[in-house]
Amino acid sequence: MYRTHTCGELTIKNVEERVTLSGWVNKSRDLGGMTFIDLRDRYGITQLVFNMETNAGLCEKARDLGREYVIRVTGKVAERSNKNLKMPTGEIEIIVDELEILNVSKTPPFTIEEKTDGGDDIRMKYRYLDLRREVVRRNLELRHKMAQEVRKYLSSENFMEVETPVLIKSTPEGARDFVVPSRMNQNQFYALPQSPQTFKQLLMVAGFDKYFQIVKCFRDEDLRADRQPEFTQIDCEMAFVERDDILNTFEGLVRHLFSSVLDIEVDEKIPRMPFHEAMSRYGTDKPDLRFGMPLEELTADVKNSGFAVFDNAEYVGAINAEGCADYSRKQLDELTEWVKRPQIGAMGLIYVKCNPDGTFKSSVDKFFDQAALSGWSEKLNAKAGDLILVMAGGGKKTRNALGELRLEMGKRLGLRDKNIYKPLWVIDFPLFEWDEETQRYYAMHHPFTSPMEEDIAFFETDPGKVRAKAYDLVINGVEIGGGSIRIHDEDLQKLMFKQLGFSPEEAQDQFGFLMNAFRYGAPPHGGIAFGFDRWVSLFAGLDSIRDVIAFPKNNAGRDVMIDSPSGISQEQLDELGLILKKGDEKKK
RNA sequence: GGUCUGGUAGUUCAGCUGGUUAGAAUACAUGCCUGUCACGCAUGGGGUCGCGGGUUCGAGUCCCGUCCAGACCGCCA
Repeated sequence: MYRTHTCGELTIKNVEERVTLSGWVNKSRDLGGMTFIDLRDRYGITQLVFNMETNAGLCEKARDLGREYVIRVTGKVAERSNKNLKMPTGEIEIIVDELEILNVSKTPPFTIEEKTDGGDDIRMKYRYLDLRREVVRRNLELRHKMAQEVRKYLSSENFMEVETPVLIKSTPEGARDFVVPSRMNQNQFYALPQSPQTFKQLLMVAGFDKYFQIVKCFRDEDLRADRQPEFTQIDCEMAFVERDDILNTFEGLVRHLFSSVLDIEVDEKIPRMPFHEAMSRYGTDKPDLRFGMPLEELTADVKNSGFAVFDNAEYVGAINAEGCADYSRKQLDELTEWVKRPQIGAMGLIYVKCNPDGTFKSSVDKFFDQAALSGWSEKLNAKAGDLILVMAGGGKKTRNALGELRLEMGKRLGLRDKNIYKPLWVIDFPLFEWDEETQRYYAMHHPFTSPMEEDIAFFETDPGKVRAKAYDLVINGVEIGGGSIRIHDEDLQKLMFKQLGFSPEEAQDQFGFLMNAFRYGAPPHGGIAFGFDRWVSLFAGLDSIRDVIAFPKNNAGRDVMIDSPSGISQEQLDELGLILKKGDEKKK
């Protein structure tokens, strides 16, 4: 038998018991006459003792154990004379009388400790060692727990988990597809799903009126801290529902996860904010509501002052950074540089200090008198000691930049507490989004999203004005999920494809299977999908989803541990009928 | 496609305006040590300063290119 107990469960109650443990040597402390070994497994750490006086041979053997050796020991549980109350098993130790080395280990390239000495690079290369660390393991335990609670809750609500295929069909809209060549159908390709969208809609046509799936999705786009090429969604769909049915149902899931995983009760109803309000008040479609500091528009208030920047601006807006009037020239310059970075792209930053004595000091004193500045401060609810930050320029870009500045000031002022959670539904998204580059409209959500009936009139005349029955769940400024009521009518779906520039033939070719299905009694339906990795990392208080994925990919989409992607043999290429681009042969 | 930051011992980093034998901590090895738990003490080994080129009497340091890693913009229906 390899073990009678794990390394995390023995306590003072087990004293005098004879036990067998197996695990990894976490650390050894050789004091000469006696040697202590910290034995580690998934469940914890238990101290082993070897004594030169009572068992010299075994003690000598224990001295030779290296870090990460795998051993099995048998011995008696004893109460420690020096207890370590920092660890759960710290009151006991094992007086070992049998020791077997199950496997030796090379010295690991970094220390397997909470505060490891290893950087990201080396830890990813040896991810299996990194996963031995308690902090990393705990993230995956949280992930497991959340997946379990999702299944538990949705199953109790009559949702049924159905697996959908991974080898599917490429479609031109949306993100780039990962593509898989077919050996049996030369020159043809499968695509990996960006989401099981069309399949879950077909399941609704099939009458599975409540579906969910915890499912891998794939997008061949550049990575970020919160974006991996393969990621996991909690994908859900319901039939015979309207928007509010969906929001209410999944508000229940949100509540359940907060309660069962974090022990946080979400009391009040999750607030709902229209898209246009989110954009005008927070400069983003995913506002962080842990703090206020809303954007206020000053465009009309600042015209005709002679200050060209304002006079020529399509939009002038401001935020109020409370208590920041004491910012030094250096700090303000630094903030200005911050907003001028290419990532933000603002032209500049204007400030108004609300002095303690009730006067105002601004960077545009030449153009605006105290009365004007006082007017701004009223609009922004600024009081003595506050700092108003103003930006001007194009409407969309400036709101966006102000939104970024708001987040940055929120961070600097410590208003973005990781232990506080503010969920929000953003609703009433536009159906279409204009793309400057290709000079056409794209579906903002996806082409299956239902427009609001009252807006269908604008379909041809003013597509930008059409609102969708779409919604996002945002928590603390992180987009956790999104969905919509779908189109279930063939004619409306055809109109949608037409509006998106598909010819009837293209639409039939790419989505004919869905439109055909709509002819056979498709029920009204809608759904939502949650980014599971993001949700776990949010609950774990982490900024990167890599920390909650067992084997993540790096910035360039590479797995540095298994070294993929990689070339394939000429035989494989021949079988698939693929020819490598010239010059790339060496990459094999 | 772009912007920024970094690459020096197994690992994490320091190394200033170019200057003589490239350091620290930790890890590792050896020895000592009977209550450690970040054990302690002593000794020791360990470097293609990412790679290529250039400037210079002289480059870890400056310049150009390139590769790798990370953050972000574009992109992500």
